[in-house]
Amino acid sequence: MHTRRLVKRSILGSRVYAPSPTGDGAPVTGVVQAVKQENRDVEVRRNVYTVLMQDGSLKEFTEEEIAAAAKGPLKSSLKLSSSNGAVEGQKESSCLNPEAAEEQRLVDGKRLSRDPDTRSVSLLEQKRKVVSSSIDVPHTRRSEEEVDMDKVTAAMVLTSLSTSPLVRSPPVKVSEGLSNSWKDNGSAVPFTPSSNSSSGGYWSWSAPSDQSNPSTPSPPLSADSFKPFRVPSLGGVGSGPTGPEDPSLDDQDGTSLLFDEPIPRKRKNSMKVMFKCLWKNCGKVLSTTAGIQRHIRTIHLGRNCDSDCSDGEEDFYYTEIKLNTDSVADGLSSLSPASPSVLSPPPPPSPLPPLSQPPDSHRPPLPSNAKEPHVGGTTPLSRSAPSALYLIHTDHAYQATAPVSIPSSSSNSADSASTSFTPTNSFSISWQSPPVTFTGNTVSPSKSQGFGEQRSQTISVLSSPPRAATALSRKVRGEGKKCRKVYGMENRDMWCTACRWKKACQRFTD
DNA sequence: ACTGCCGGGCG
DNA sequence: CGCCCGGCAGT
Repeated sequence: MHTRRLVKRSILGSRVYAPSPTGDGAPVTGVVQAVKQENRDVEVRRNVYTVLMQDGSLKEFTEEEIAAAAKGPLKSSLKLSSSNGAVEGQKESSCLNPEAAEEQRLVDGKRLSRDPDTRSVSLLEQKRKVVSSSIDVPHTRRSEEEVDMDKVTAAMVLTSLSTSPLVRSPPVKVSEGLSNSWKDNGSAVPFTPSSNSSSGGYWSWSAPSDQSNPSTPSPPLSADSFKPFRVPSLGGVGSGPTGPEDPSLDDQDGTSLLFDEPIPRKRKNSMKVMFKCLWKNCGKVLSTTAGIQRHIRTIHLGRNCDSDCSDGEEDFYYTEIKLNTDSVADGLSSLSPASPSVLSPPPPPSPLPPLSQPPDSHRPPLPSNAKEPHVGGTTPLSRSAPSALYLIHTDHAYQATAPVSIPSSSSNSADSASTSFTPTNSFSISWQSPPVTFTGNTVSPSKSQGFGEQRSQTISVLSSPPRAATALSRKVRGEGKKCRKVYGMENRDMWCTACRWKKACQRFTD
C-alpha cells in the first residue's frame, strides 16, 4: 500500500552523510545536488555524488565515502530526511539516504528476526517514527500518545500564534511534509533552528534547492490553520457557547508541535496567489512578483531603473494574497483603490510603509516623494467590505504579519453566525471575524502575555475559510438514487463509470 | 455509519 | 485519459 508512493523519487535533494572535510572522523551532513555515474570501469560502475555541505561548499563523494560516513558515530541518531524517500537502486540508497536506509533495515529486521526479543527498543522506536510519518498505517500504535483534540487545537493555536520568524520559517509539520511532497523552501536552512533540542529523532528539512521556487512562501502554515475548524464540533455541541476556561488553552509545551499525527490532506480549494500593493490608497494587485515590484518601484518609489537596480525595498510594500479564484478571479484587477485599503493596516498619515516593521528594521527612510497618488483626503475605510475572501499572507516572515481573512459581508448563506460573532467569546473559533481584523502590528511571540481577545482574534485571523469556500464550490449532494444504491456494491460493474470512479453519478443525475 | 463525490495519484 | 482511492462533507 505504501510502496506506491515511496518508491521512485530522485536521490537528488536527499540528505546524506559525508565524510568530514577535516578528516577527524565526525561525519557531516549534506544535500545531494547531483549524481554522476562514473562508468569507465565496466565492472565497477560507481556513482559520484555532488553534495552540498552544511557550510555551503560543494563536494563530491563516492558511494563508499558516503556509506562509510553514514556508519559510525551518527548511527544511532539517525536523522530522517524528509523529502525524498529515494529507493532507486536499493544498494546505494541504503547508504545514501538515511530514511531509505532505515526502511530497508526495518524490512530486513522484520524478515530476519521473527523471534520477538531480538528487536531492540531503538529499532522499534525508529520504526515508529518512520511508520507514523511516511507510511500509511493504522494508528493503533500511537495509543499512548493519542493526543486528544484539545491538545491538537492548542498546539495549532500555538503554532499559529507564534508568527515569529523562528517558528514560521521551517514549519514543523513534519508528517505532512513527508507525505505530501511539496517542497519546503527552507533553502539554506536545513535544520530547524529552535524547535528541537532533544536528541534522537531529529527531523531535518532537506532543501530541494533548485526546484523549489524561493519566492513562494511555504504553504503549510495557512493550510494547516484550517485544521482547528474541524475541532470545535467536538466540544461545541455539548457545552454552552461560552467557555471561559478552556483546558486546551493552557499551553502545553510549545515544543509539542510535533505529533506524529499525520495531518489530513487538505483539499486545496482553488486559491490563486496574487500580489497586492500595500501602499496606502493603492490596492494594485498583480499576479507576479516582478510585476508588483516594478509597480511599486516605478509608481511609488519613483525609481525608474529596471529591476536589477532594485534594492529589494519593494518587498516591503506588497504582500502576497491568496484568493479564492472561483469567486473573485476576475474583477480583481479592476479593484478600486478604495476597497483594498480595507485590507491594509490603517496607514498612518506618515508615509511609513503599511506593514509593521520589526524594530531592528534597517530600512532607509522613505523617500518622501510626491509621486504617490494622492487619492482623496478622507478615509476610504468606511467602505463596505470587499466581496471576496482574502487570505493575506505576507511574503516576509520577519514582518510578522498575521494573515488576514476578511469575510465577505455576510453574503453567503453558509454562515448565519457571522453577524453575531463577538470577539470576546473566548474560543469559538470562527473565521468569521470582525470585518477588519488586522493584528499585524508587532505581533510579538512573547508567551507571557495573557491572551484574551487578542488571541481569539489572531486565531480567527489565522484561520482561513475553507468551509465557506467549499460550501460554495462543492456541488450540493445529489439526492436521487445513485448507482451504488440502485445496484448495490455487489453489482458494481453495473454502475455508471462515474460512480465506479467515485465521481458524480452520470446515470442518475439530479 | 453511510454515502456522494472531489481531488489527486498512478499507469 | 482511464482507473482507482483517500478523505471530506452531507445525511
